[in-house]
Amino acid sequence: MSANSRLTIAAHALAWISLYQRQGHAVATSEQIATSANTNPVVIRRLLGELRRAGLVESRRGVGAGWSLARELESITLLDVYEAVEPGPLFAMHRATPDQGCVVGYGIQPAMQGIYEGIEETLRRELARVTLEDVLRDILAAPR
Amino acid sequence: MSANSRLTIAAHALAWISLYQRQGHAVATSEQIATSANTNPVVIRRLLGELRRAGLVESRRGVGAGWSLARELESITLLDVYEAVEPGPLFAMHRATPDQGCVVGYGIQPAMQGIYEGIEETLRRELARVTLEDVLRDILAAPR
DNA sequence: GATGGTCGCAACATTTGTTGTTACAACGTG
DNA sequence: CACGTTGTAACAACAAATGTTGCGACCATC
Repeated sequence: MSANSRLTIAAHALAWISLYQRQGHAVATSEQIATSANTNPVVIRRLLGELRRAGLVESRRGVGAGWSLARELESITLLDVYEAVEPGPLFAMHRATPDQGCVVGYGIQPAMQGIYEGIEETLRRELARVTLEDVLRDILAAPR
Repeated sequence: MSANSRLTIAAHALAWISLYQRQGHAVATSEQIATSANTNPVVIRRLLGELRRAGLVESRRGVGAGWSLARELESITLLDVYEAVEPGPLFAMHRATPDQGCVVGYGIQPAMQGIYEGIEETLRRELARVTLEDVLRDILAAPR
């Protein structure tokens, strides 16, 4: 499975912005967030851009520009972030179409599709149960 | 997320072997399975090798060699296959360690780890509810 | 014991997706 | 206008899955 850290980094960015705002700042820059996440500012801008399209954050340009939350942290769930940031389905079908002349090759894709849909629905329900406020609380609860 | 078809192909192989055995044959070759799945025999041998290590199938060598089921299809769940075939966790952490001097950078990994573990446990429970017998039934139920 | 078909496995190529980097235009505050 | 930041494209680097080739190991059959 492709090691995919997009959800982790996106959650990191949201928590960081929120904490920074609670300290009285209006906006956070991609530079600051990238330093905390130990990555490149462009990576952060790309991810936050997707979150903006999903209506989770806002950005301002010009001098003194940066990112701010568009919604309360409590109202944002991991599912919101996941859907904004993860493109495809969890499990993939065959790369090349299986032999349609074979009973198994013919029936396998609809069969697995149905099964996978149910499983992904459960995953989504689970992700929807965790808010970013929960995440931030867990972050702050880490033992020093 | 990296489009990952290992679980799909492994389920395909198991269903194919079982159906072939039900038609009176003792063993199935990687060549035959590869033709049905439209892939390379070595890919099938690699996957089935992992299933053999997990005790789900057996292989015989020499002339007239091939693969057979080590357990009833009803007793094999998608979780068995998933664990045999998928190496890593579903979600990854940061590629580079985040800034440990930052509150968020310090607490994010334990926080997400805990959350992810719960979610993966749910996923496993869901996978365990589906047997390969269910999969084969769905395959045969595909409308002609 | 020779033959031939199949697995086991290593090595490498190909493909796909993510992440990192550089560069620069667009923007808007001061 | 000057400056700092976003927006985005283009490309490099990296990683993982998949595909391919080659060949030794094995063993039923003759």
